[in-house]
Amino acid sequence: MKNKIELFDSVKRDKVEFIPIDNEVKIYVCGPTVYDNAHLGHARSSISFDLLRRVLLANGYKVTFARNYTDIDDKIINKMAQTGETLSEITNKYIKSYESDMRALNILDPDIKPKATETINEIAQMVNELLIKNYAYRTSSGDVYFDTSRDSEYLSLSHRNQKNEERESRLTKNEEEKRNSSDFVLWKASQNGDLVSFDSSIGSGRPGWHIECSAMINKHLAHQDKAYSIDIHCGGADLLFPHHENEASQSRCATGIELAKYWLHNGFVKINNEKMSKSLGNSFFIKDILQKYSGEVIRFYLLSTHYRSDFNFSEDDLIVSKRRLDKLYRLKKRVKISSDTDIIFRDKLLSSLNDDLNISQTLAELDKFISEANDKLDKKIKDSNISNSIIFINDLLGIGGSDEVEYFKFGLSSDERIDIENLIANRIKAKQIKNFKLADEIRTELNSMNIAIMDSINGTEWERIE
RNA sequence: GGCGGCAUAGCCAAGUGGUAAGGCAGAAGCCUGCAAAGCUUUCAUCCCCCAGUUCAAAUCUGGGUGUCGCCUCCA
Repeated sequence: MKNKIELFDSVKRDKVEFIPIDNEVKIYVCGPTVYDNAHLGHARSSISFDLLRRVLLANGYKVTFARNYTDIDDKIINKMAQTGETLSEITNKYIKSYESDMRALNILDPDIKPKATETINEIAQMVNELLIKNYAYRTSSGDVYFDTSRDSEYLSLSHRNQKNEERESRLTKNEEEKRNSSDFVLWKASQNGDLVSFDSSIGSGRPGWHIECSAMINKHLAHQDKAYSIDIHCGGADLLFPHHENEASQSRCATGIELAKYWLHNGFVKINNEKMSKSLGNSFFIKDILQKYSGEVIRFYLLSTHYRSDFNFSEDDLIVSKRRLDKLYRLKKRVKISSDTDIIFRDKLLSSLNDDLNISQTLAELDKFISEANDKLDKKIKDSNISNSIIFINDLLGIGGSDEVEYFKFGLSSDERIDIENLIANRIKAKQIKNFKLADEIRTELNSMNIAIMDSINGTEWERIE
C-alpha cells in the first residue's frame, strides 16, 4: 500500500490524488529549445520536476522520465544564418551546455532524451494520420495546419473561450489560408532557400513546434490501450497555452486517447518582480551564476519556494538560503557517515512532499532535524540515524551529498587555500603563547578575506563566507 | 477585452474553518581567552481593505484595491 500523494492538476485547477495509470509512472517534461544557454527559468523547471521524480521514487514507484530537446526551430535557423554554423553544431553545443548545467544542479538524468530531429518519421506519420482523419489540411504552399474547429475539446485544457481566440488576427503571409485563426502549423513545407528541411512521407519540410512533443510521447512513452497516454505532463506555466493545449488536441485527434492524466506547471522566475525572459533582457544564464555559487547552492535556493509560486530571484536571498544549507553541512562535518534508517524522519520529510510537493514544510522538518541532531551531539547522545538521514535527504532533495569540507571552500584556488591555512597555523601558534592580540589580528585579516573561522577541540575550521 | 495566479512580521516563506510552521536579520543566555559555530529562550493579539456566512475565518461567500502572468516565441 502506497502513501497518498496529491498533486495540483492545472487542467482541473485543483489538488487531486495521484493514481498512476499502471505500475510504472510515465512523466514527460517539455525541455529546452537549444539555441542558447539555459537560464534560471530552465533551472527552476528542471529542479521542480526533478523533485517530483525523486518523491515518486522515494514512495516506491517505478518512474520513466522523458525530457525532450527541441532541436529544430526558427530561432535555431536564425542562429545558423547569423553564425554560419550548421544545425547540429549549434544544437550539440547547447545540448552539451544544458546537460552540464543540469549535472551541476544535481538533476537526475532523464531516462529518455528524445530530439525532434530524431523523431521526423513519427511526426510525419502523426501529421499524415491527422490529414487522413480530416483534422488537418494543406494550404497552397504545402504547409499542413491543424483544424482546431474539428476538435470539440479544444481549449478545454487552458479553459479559454473560442470567441476571444478568434478576435486575434495577427496572420503572417503563409497563414492567410488558415480556416480558423487558432489553427496552428503541424508541418512547414520546404521553400526555396530554406536552410533546413527533412524528407518524409508527407514531403520535404520541417515540423511545427507542438507536434514534436505529441510524436515523441507516442514513440517513447505512450500506453496504447489506456484512457491516457502518460501519467504526468510537466512544463513551465507559459507553456499551458498554446503549447500544451495544441499538443493535447492533436494527440487526442490522432490517437483517440487523452495525452496526459495530470498536467503540472511550474511558476516563473522573476527579476525585480518581472518575468525573466530573453526579450526583457533580464535573464541570467545558469552557467554564469555557477561561476559564483555551487550548483547545489543554486538548487537549494530555487527549491526552497513551492514550485507553483513565482520565484523572485535576488542574490541577497540566495545568500540567506545558503546559510540554511550551510547548517546541514556543518552537521555533516560533525558526524561520520554510516548506515541505518530513521523511519520516522523519513516519513516526515516525505509526507509533506506528498502534498503537492510542499517543500516549505519539508525544509522546516529538515531544520528541526539539524537542530535536534546538533543538540544530541552537544550532549554526546549517540544516534546512529543522523548520518543515514543525511543520505536520505540527498536522495530525496538532491542536497547534502557533496564533501562537507570542500563545500565550504567553493571557488577558492589552491594558492588561496594555502595562504589561509598558513594564517590559521600562525594564529594557533599565537594562541599557544597566549598572544591573543596577534591571534585576533590574524582573525580580522581572515575575515577581511571573507573567511570565517571556528575554534573547536579538534582544531580550527574555516569557511568561505559571502 | 478574455482567462488565471498572488497579497501573511524588517526580509524570504508555510498554513484553506478551530484560534499564526520554518529560515534570515534582531534581543538575552550557555559555551569561548575573545569570537565564530552549536544549543536554549525571545521576536505577527494578527494574516491588503470592506461587508457577509458561522459558536468559530488568514482560511468560506460577495465587493473592492494592488500586483504579476497567459492570450506572439518562451521553463
